[in-house]
Amino acid sequence: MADVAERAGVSRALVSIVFRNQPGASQETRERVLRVADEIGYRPDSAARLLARGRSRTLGVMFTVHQTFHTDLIEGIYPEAERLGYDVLLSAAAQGRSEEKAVEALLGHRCEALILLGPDAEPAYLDGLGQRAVTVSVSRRVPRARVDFVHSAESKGVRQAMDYLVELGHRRILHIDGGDGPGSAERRRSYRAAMRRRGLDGEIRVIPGAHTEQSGIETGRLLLAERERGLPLPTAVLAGNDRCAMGVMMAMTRGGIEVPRDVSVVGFDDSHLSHLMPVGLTTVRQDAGLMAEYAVRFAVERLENPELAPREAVLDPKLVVRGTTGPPPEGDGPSA
Amino acid sequence: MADVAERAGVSRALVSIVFRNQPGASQETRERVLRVADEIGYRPDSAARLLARGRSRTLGVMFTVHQTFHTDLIEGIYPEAERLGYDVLLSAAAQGRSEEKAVEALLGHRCEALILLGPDAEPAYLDGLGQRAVTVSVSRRVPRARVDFVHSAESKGVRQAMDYLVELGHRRILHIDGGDGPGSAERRRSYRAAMRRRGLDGEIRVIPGAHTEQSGIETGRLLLAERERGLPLPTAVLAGNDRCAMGVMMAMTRGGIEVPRDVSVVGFDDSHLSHLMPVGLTTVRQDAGLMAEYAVRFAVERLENPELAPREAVLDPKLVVRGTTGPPPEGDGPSA
DNA sequence: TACTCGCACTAGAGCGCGCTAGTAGAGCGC
DNA sequence: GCGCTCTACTAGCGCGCTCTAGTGCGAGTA
Repeated sequence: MADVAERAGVSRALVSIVFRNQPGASQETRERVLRVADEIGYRPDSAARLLARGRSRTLGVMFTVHQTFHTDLIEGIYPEAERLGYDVLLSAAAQGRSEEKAVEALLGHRCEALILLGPDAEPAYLDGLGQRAVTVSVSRRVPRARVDFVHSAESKGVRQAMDYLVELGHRRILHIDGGDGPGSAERRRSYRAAMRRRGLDGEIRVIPGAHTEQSGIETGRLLLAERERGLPLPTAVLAGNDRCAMGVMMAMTRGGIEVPRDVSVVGFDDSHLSHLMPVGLTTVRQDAGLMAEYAVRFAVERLENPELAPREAVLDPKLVVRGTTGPPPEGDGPSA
Repeated sequence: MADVAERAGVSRALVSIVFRNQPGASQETRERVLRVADEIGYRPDSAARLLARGRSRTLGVMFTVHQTFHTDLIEGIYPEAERLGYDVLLSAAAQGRSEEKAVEALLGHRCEALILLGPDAEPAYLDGLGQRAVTVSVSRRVPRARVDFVHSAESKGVRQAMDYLVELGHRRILHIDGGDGPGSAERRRSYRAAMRRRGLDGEIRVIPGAHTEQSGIETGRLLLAERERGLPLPTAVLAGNDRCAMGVMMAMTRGGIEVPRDVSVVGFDDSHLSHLMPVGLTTVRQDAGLMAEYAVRFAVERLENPELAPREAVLDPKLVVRGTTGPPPEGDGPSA
């Protein structure tokens, strides 16, 4: 920077003004400074800038590698952040890299706000984060924490899916839940409520699971084993999310169960994965772009007005019917 | 930091020593400093640290959102970087966010090295990056650039897949290429060579594509249209990568073509996606963990010894046979 | 002429650390 | 007693930038 200043025959302060696009420099000088900078390959050092400014204007995004829905969200976060003049830093949680580690990294880089995609951490920890930085939780609700919250109206989505299945004639509808994954508790509750509302109390069955393919695969194997022992299959499976739906389909198909002929499968998320199955996955769509937009806006608005109380955005999901659902097999219909 | 020093009754320098885990402080003092820091919630500011140290010890990773293989790589990058004492910053290219933008962000944060996952940029640009920072390109080879390079022996992988298909009896083997995506040129060449070697010159057919599901879907539609017009289907498809394989399977299955009964499909990558299909995808496995390890090691070693010439690691891929391949349909076999 | 005002620009402190050069004191041999 | 070394610690500069409080100057006004 000093080099640029010297070569352009101005002070360092003026170079700073030019690079920050602030008033206080003539057009002529601006051009000269920029030209010189370009010549010697100068670019502002964001670390020093950050240090001096006291503000980083950086949003930290924590996501989980392999959660396809998260990449959908990330794609939406960048443009909105850029529009509002913020930088984005990504940090992934993965096998061997805990969420906390990922978050610490973001905090260490002085992110002003944290956007956590489907955090699995405990409410107390999240509340603690909320004290230290503006925090937005996407998909996971954290009651009584100083944290903004963006999610879908899980219950509405589940209800749509259940109504659709029941009207197709399904009665033995199984739910693989997402364990303590984001949104799972609500989805589980809504499944139970829908079953009861339809007078299917006796058919309620929840298999503990997770938001992974593995969990779907395990459930699929369980069902195959049950069939061996002569137990009836469910006619429909409501999976905790798309990945889980994939897993259960894979296991069942390998065991000779055909989807949707023998069993219908419904996912949740509408991650880009769902379009890609040879037979598109029927699923409950969450609008990733819109969720991302809300998350960024919540963060930025709280940053620029710290008095603001944490807010909550609840978006309406929508059932998308594709190829993995159909009427139940003969003899398993409503007439049975 | 000054607060910590004061409260612990030591100088700032000593706090610095403790946090850098350097010799020069007694055990007793260390504990006291750490305890005090914990109490008042102090954490070192990586921006200031970076600025003072002159070195950031940070690796910047550029990846493409939705490229499932990239997330496999990222998962491998973190532990290796941590082991070597380096920080990792992620920056995604996406719809509306070019690779260059993603890279500039990393550079602006003073990443010392860039690890580019399957960059699509031009060789000249990459060479330019190579001058500015230690750069490692994963999957894409950049001849005559000051860039390290980690990739698979594409030709070996393609050869294995082709040998396997031909031995199953396939002759009409179609290749959907990856356009100018990483590794595509070599895969295309190897496909052609393998066909010729097997005396199948007349059957060579390359459909221009890309490393996306969309490209597979389009090819699938093309094939369906051809079948309408009475043209024979290929008996096997060698896709540019797993995502493309997914796409072509999806389109064909919807059009009533069954995999592998009517057409066999082989992918490339063995991204975690491939296990998840109801019928596992036969594919050429690239060892993401090992590739990640090499990429990080190359970067760090060049960082610590700048004299080092750029190197190249070529890893052996391996055909993984799953459920999407089988013998060609009756009448299309070798006897035909 | 004397003044105010606005514009283009500058001096210099300070952001939170790392690091070099140094000091104080304890322990040791002679 | 002296000088020596070793450990535990400190003072203070500098990293590359931003920002506040200025300076100097020409144009406009009384």
